[in-house]
Amino acid sequence: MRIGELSERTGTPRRLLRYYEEQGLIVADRSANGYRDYDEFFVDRVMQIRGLLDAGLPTRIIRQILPCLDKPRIIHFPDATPEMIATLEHERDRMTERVNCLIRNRDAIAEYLDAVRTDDRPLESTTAS
Amino acid sequence: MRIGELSERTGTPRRLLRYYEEQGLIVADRSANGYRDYDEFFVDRVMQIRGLLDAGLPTRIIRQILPCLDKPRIIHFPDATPEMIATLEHERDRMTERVNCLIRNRDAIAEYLDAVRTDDRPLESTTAS
DNA sequence: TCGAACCCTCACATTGATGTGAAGGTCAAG
DNA sequence: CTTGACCTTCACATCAATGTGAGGGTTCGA
Repeated sequence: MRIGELSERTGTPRRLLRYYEEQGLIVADRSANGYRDYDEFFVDRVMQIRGLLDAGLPTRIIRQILPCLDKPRIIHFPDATPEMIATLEHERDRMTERVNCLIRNRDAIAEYLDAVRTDDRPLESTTAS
Repeated sequence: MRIGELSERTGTPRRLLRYYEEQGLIVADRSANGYRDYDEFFVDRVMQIRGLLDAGLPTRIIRQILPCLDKPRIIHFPDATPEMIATLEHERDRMTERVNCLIRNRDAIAEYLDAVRTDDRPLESTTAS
């Protein structure tokens, strides 16, 4: 598929798809005329990238961890340098911290919403009746 | 405490503490000479802010949700407009998505690390012996 | 063959979170 | 009373992610 379709299917501006490529997050084939040609696979990949970006990871880190997340893992063993391992462990831990922080605050929001709702209901029904 | 101590205790540059104030995330008292004067409470608050920023939330959103997360919740009921509720619900759901994305990818990293480690061990012991 | 709808690269603009430093006030210790 | 370590505001700089548009090529249908 070409960039327009990938853009629509992932809800990502073309500009950003080119940017992700420039950052080394995706590598697109080119057809004869120079147009980018994406495999079906990139729909998921782009969503994954966007999710990680949205969760606060910079492209630099995403570029490092993406190759380790592919399914046929056998290929990726050789390039596992000690520094890479250390980086991954560090990022894994940072992600866990992020998760905890998000859960804590999300639950607080949820709790607040519950409290507001159960408190508002009588008022609402008063107004409604 | 003054800004220097808060900065050290939270690992946050003074510049950013002033920035968070400018963004309405924290409101500091002023002592007679104009210096910012922070309560003990702000140590936790700043950590919370940093965690949320690190998790990808912009200050604009953090400013909206912070007031709902304070303990004496009774005070905050009145200002719960329908739009605010909708915003909070939306953010709560976005945070859940972020959590899921982070967990998915973190677990993939962890799995990769496990795989690499169990595969490397024999080689390491060979080199070590 | 022309126009619409794609695609390309290049480049400058913006926004949010930060870094950095200037110019100056406060205060405690020497 | 001066020096050093704080603090103040203001302003300009940077970086990453993103917006926007110019200038130009490709493809396809009318």
